Parts: sequence; C-alpha cells; structure tokens
Amino acid sequence: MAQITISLPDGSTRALDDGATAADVAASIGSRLAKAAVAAVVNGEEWDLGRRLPDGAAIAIVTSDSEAGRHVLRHSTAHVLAQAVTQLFPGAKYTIGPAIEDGFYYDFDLPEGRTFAEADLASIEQRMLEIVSADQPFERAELPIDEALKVFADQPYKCEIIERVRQGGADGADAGEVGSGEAISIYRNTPEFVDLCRGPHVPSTSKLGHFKLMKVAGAYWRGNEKGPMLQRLYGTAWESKAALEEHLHRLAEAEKRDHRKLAVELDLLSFPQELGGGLAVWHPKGAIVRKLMEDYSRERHVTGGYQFVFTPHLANANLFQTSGHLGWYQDGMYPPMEMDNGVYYMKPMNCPMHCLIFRSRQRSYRELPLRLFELGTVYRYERAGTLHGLMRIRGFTQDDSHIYCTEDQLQDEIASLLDFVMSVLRAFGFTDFTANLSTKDPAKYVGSDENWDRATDALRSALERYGLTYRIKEGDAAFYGPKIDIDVRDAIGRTWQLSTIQCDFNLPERFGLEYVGSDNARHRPIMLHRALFGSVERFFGVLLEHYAGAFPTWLAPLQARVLPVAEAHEPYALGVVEQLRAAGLRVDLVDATDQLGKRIRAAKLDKIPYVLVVGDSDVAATTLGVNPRGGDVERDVPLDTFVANVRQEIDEQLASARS
RNA sequence: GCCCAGAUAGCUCAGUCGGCAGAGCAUUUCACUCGUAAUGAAAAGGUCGAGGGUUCGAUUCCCUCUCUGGGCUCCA
Repeated sequence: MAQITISLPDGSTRALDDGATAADVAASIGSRLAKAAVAAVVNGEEWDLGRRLPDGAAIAIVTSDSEAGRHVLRHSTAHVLAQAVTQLFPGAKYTIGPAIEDGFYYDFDLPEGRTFAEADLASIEQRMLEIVSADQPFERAELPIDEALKVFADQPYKCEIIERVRQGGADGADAGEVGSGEAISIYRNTPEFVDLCRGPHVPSTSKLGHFKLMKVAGAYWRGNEKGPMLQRLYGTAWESKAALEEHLHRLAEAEKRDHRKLAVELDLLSFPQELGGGLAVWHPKGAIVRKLMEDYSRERHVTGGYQFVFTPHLANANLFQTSGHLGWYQDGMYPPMEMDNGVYYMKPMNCPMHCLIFRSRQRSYRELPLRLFELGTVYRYERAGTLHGLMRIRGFTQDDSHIYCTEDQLQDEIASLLDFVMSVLRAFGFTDFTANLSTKDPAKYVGSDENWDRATDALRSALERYGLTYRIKEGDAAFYGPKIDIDVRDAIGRTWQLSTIQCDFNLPERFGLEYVGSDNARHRPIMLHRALFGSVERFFGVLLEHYAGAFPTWLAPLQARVLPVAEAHEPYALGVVEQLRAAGLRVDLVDATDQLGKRIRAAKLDKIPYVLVVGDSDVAATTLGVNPRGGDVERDVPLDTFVANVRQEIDEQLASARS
C-alpha cells in the first residue's frame, strides 16, 4: 500500500498508509489524545477526524478541552438539537445553529405557529441524549448546488442559504452554515437527518453529552426585524460533566451579584411600577453611594480644568430641530408636549444646550479648550423590550462634558482625556482597560474626509501615546465623528463599555459655532463629547456587580456599625458613634434588643465594612472589638487606632487613582 | 417594537381541579441582657399587578393593558 507523510506541530513527521485519517494520527500519538480528539486542523483548514489526509499534510489535532475543540462539540451538539426537534415536532423547519460563547443555539420555524415552552426543553434534552447514545456518525459529503437543493427541498431556509451561496452572497455571517464555492458541504447523521454545514464535526454523537438546554427565545430570521420571527433554543455544552457543572456554577455566582437583586437586598433603589418602565427611585443608602460617586467626579473635574454648567430637562422643539436630533432620533425621544408657545421635548442629550452656552457670546481662542461639564439627566424612550435594570434605563444622568478646542489642541486634549478617564476609573477599583477606536462608516457620515482623517489620526496617536491596547472597529463610528470607547474588565472577568470620547463635526456646523483666532479671523472649533461613567445609573449598576455589593470603605453607605453587647454598654457605644462621626465616618448603632450573634449576622448581610462590638472590657479601656468584612475579629483595639486605620484605608483607596 | 415566560404580604416563595389566602425571613409588642453570622412567644401585615369578560361566585378560566425577566432588533 502506498504511503503518505504528514508533519506534526512539534516539527516531527510521520509516515502513514495512504487513506489514513486525522483520527489515525491522533491514535498513533496516544490513546488519551485519541479520546480527547474532536477535530483537526490540516494545512490550516478545519478538518474532520475521519476525513482522509492528503500527502504532505501539516496536521494539528484539536482536543475537546481547547476553545477550538469546544467550538466543534458545541456546533455538533446544535446539530443533535436540530435532529431532536425535527423528530419531536414534525414539520419543523430548521434554519441556522452556530456555536457561540459557552454553548450554541439553533433557530427553528415550527409548523402552524407553534412555539416552544420551557416545559419542552426537558423532552428535547431527553431525545438529544438518546441521539447521543445511538452513536450516530457525522458523515461529510459535498454536493453540487442543484443536488443540495433537492436534499433540502422541504427546508426553505436551507434552500435560501444555498441560493445565496450560488449567488456568491454567502457572507459567513451565517456562522459556519454555508458551504464554499460551487460545492455545498453537508453532514448526515441518519438517513433522515442531514444538515447544511461547513464543519468540522465530531466523528460521532457519542463524543457529545455534557450539555444543557438553557432557554427559549425569539429571534428574527437573518436578524431582520421585518422578517419572520423564529424560535431559538439556547444551550450550553462542555467537554466533561465537571466542566459543565463548573459553568453552571459560574452562572449561579454571576446571578448572585446581579445588580437588580443586590439593589433590593441592600435597599439601594427600586423601580416602582407606578413610575413606569425603566425609571428608578434612589433610596437613602443608594443615594449616599451615588452622591459619593458624583462628589468624587465633581472634585476631579474641578481639578481637571472643567467649568460646571446646568441646563434644563426640556426644551423647545426648535433646539432639537437645529441639533438635528428630531430628524435622526425622534423615535428614541419621549413624545412632544404641545404648549401654547410651541412644542417641547424632554432632552435626550445635553450637547445642544452646551452648544448654546458656547454660542452665548463671542469666543476667543484664548478660552480654548473650553471644557463644559454637567451631570445632566436625559430621557430616552428606549423600546420596551430593551430595558434592563440600571443598565438600560429611560431616565439617566450623564457625567457629560463637551470640549471645544482648536484643531491643534485636539491630540493633546485627547491624550490628557485618556489619562483623566482612566485615573478616575481606577478610584472605583478598575485596573484592566482596553479601548476601541471606531472609524468612519462610508455609507453614513457628515463632515469632510479630511477632517475625519485628521480626527481619527488624533485619536489613534493619543491611544498609542498613552500605550493603551485598542481594537479598530471599522465603520462603527456615529455619523458625526470618530470615537474611542473604553472597556473595563470587572472582578469576575466580564467587560463593560463605560467611557466614550467622541469627535463631532456636526454640531459645531449646525449651531454655527465660531471663535476668533489669533489671526483675528473666525474659525470653527472642534467639539468633543466625553462621558466617563457614561451614565451614573449604569456605572452604579456595574460597580454594584463588580464589588458584589461590598463597596470599598470610602464608598460604603455605612462604614461601621457599633453593637453594644448588652444594654449596659449603650452609653459607651453612643460615645463611640459620636467620635467616629466626628472623624467623618458613616456609622450607626443597633441596640441590644436582639442577641449579638443575630445583630452581627444582619450587619454582615448588609456588607458593612466594620462591625464594632463593645462590651465590659472596652468600656473600661476605651477599646473596640473590630470585626472587619472578610477578615478576622480583633479584640481590644484602641478607638483612636481604629479611626486612624480607617482614615488611612480610605485615603489609600483614593490615592492610587490620583498618582 | 417582535417571540417566550412571569406578576400572590416589605423580601423569598407555596397555594387555590372556580367557594373566607399560607409559610419562612423582615416589622411591631412582650420576655430574655447575651463577647462575634439566626433566643423564645405573640401580634400585625394582602384590592392575589390593573381593567374588562364568562360565572350564583374569579386571585384561579378568557381578553386587553401595565410592569418584570430571557432573547431578537435597536442604542444618535
């Protein structure tokens, strides 16, 4: 028999019989690898294990415990899901079903408008497990387009995908569902069940099994709001039972720090039904934290050279006509209020008003950069289905700044902005930042190409000067100018987009903004929009999840609680409270009505940084029993020492941000 | 806006095959006065999200709306 030679990633080569497959290679390396193998990469191309290798191939084995391997088994599990659904729901049309982060989904069109119920998940899962134990192969075949259309004759969505391949319009957005070129690749599990797919897949369904169907959702065919609404099933899939369980555990942990849950538990804020969707009221404890955040922000803005302004919450329609918001964005605004002297709208943004302030008198280049700052509350009529706790809300406060500068000042201004933004974010415990640079969408923009190029260059070189890693999002800019978004990574590794720095060529034009230059001629300023928290509400929500409700001492609503052991210790305890308050700490006292253990438990559940227990020995020696959050109890701490330590702790929490 | 699922005491939830609404925690009162994560007893607490329909009778079944959750789409 003829032989072929293949080379392995470590540089070694191996001789195999002609007709050998990737699975043979894995087996020849070791039985453990053979067991974990789910696919291969051959000459840079994704490859099924059972597919015959060409002579001279460079091959790497993909194992199930790698991201690439999980991707394969998730995608294969999606096929199993589709098969189970077509069996249990005769007439169901299956559309696309890609692997996604942590799992997969599959979109179905069920006959007669049937929908999945949560209760269906269990029976579908059961059928999937039967398919897994049936040890069905994933058999790859490549068909000419006309034949593929015959195979999927009763699957209109599949035919639509095939037709797009024929027209060369397959955009890959169908997440691995398309074939390539003239041939369509398909994978067959049984004589009855076949799916369109680029692959690769695991060799057999028996390689699968550690999955769970998570939820039912609606989704539009090809993401088109006008198109048919499909039924989407989401699942998660892993290489082992342990990995699956770990994932479910992670989800449970993330749920525990859900800001909506913590906001109720810690009595921070609420969304009363009577207010209407997406509108919150802040309770005293939440308000303290918010005020501290805002005060800190104000203080930093004062030293950062910003001038503070205030503007009203509503304005005559003329303003939003001038700014263009009524033209671009009316759907996102609260509906008009018809008044005797015109039509008024709630403001969806602060920038038009800041432009009015700029324009209120003649400006000189000597005033630039002019930095206007406002904690400005805006109202946007977000669509009902998009509201999400504090993260997507209809009335919110932007820490909004508009900076008017000359072209020459732009780059320095952006560089110092980056510095400012990250310094302030560090005070809130974020240390891991990445940036996105969004560039011009050629189909939708205003302003000259020259301006766009210059501004984009300024943003890019500021990022590089600052040494921040960034990704370029081509065409993702708003129509009025390029922007930088800052993402932060939180305590459990999730990223949140918070700050944004945007150039605007549109508003200075629309408002006819000008300054007098050193040449005594009039020039148009460049305008920057800049929000640091983004929205105070959303930032608060992110912080709440980041800290899991345990705010650092400087931000905690209550920094310490004093607990007298018994009634006899109350006078001393009151004295302690008084002294701590005099030292600027937020402290309360809970009297000895309940048992000490119970009061400590309540304080711990409230995530108070310090629980201070005072009894006989403390009264005698002016000391405290200090029970810190997440630490060990320390007895007989002198009151002065405690105060000094806490003050120092708070100073240190803020000092790192300013350095 | 679209698809799915929800809404019962302050919170977490049970329940009513259509017939006076239930628990734990929290609250209040009483007793206990206690040294580091739940003392005991009692009381109070509900338009069963809102409106309409069916019914002798609706928190329960049907419809509409509001709000919430999970997605899709959207996010100037």
